[in-house]
Amino acid sequence: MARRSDHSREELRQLALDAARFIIEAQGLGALSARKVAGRIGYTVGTLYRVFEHLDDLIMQVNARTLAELNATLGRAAADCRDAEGGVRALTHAYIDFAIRHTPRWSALYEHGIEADIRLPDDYRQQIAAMYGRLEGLLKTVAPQRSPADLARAARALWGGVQGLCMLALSDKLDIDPIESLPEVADSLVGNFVTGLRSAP
Amino acid sequence: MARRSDHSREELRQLALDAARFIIEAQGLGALSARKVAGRIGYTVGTLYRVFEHLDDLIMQVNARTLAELNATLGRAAADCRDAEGGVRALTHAYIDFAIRHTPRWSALYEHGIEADIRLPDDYRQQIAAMYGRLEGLLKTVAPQRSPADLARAARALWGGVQGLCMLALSDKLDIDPIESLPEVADSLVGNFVTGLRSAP
DNA sequence: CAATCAACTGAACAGCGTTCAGAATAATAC
DNA sequence: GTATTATTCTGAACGCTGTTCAGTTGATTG
Repeated sequence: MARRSDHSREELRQLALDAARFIIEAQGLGALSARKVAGRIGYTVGTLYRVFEHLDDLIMQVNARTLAELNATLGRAAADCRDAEGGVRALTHAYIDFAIRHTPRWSALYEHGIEADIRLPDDYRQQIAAMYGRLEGLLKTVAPQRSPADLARAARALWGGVQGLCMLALSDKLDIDPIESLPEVADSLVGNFVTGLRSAP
Repeated sequence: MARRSDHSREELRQLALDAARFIIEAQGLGALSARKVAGRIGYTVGTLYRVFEHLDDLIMQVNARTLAELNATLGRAAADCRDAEGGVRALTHAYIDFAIRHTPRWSALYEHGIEADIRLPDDYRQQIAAMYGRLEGLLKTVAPQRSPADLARAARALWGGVQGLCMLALSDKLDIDPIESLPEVADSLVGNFVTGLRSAP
């Protein structure tokens, strides 16, 4: 029963991405399989491979969506803040909150392709750049005496730091109770870092 | 040809761990399989399962070894340093160096079991605790006015930060040239953080 | 209505983790 | 020295995986 026009290719793509998102959120990236995704949207594996080149493509696209969602969340968090340091803290807490509430999907961002020499898609890179851009803006307000190069480094340092903290905490490698202490530890990171950044260049 | 005493169980374990280490280092964690490990040491899969409960066990034990090696490297790096802040920097650079030179094995530390509720083995936890302990000691010298709880948080914050930086950089998500800029970005993290930590409690 | 074309299926392939009956060998008993 | 027991080890089997592709099916065109 070849249902040629039940769904356009784009609709199919969206259906598959929704299904994959659901499976990852419910059972983790490890439980994702082409057959499960296909079955969930009422098609068979072969069809999936007309829409995605590999399963890695599909995962990448789910990740790009997750990143966009995360970015939007961070945007909202940064919106209602008076001072810049508060903004940085708000970003951090929003990130941690997202990682805790959507752990499987969040960790899929990092579990996948850590060492494969896969070139990241452009929208993926744009999402990443947007994050750094936002953070750089806040840090510039915090420490206006710093050079742009300094601020770029600082944004990456801080963001990598927060991400690493979440990762260690949620895989139980921080040697502390993850959920409870994570915000405190993150505050230590952000607080000390921002203080340091404000000091003489 | 059941070669009952060609190798003791412990010898078999070591052989398998060596083989697994080799495969991971050469082709990454994703390329590891029970059959490959078994083949490489001249046995068949079944035998492997008399020595390891799951393949996850094997990976965990490879990781524990990697962690021990990393720890030893860090110990050597921290040894020849006059001031404490230099020690922290040396630790950081040694960590980064290890991550770059042994990327597949290093990333296996984090690729594996990020969200499985696997209880980490005791020696694994001890290695982690040792790392934090060393760092706490240095930070105490840097900022003696800080409370032990503060220093514990700070050690975890900084270490998580460095790890996150390496992870983002080596998976090309730092939005900069990874290998070249990584030490600079890490210096930004450590420098600013330490400066902040030294400020009034 | 017939021919064409694209969508879709589902079987196939090689490989995966894991299990376990049975073969092979070592250790022990007589 | 042989028989018995205990252990090690094999290799086939199970159900799963990503991926491919010949062949079927439905829609579109002439």
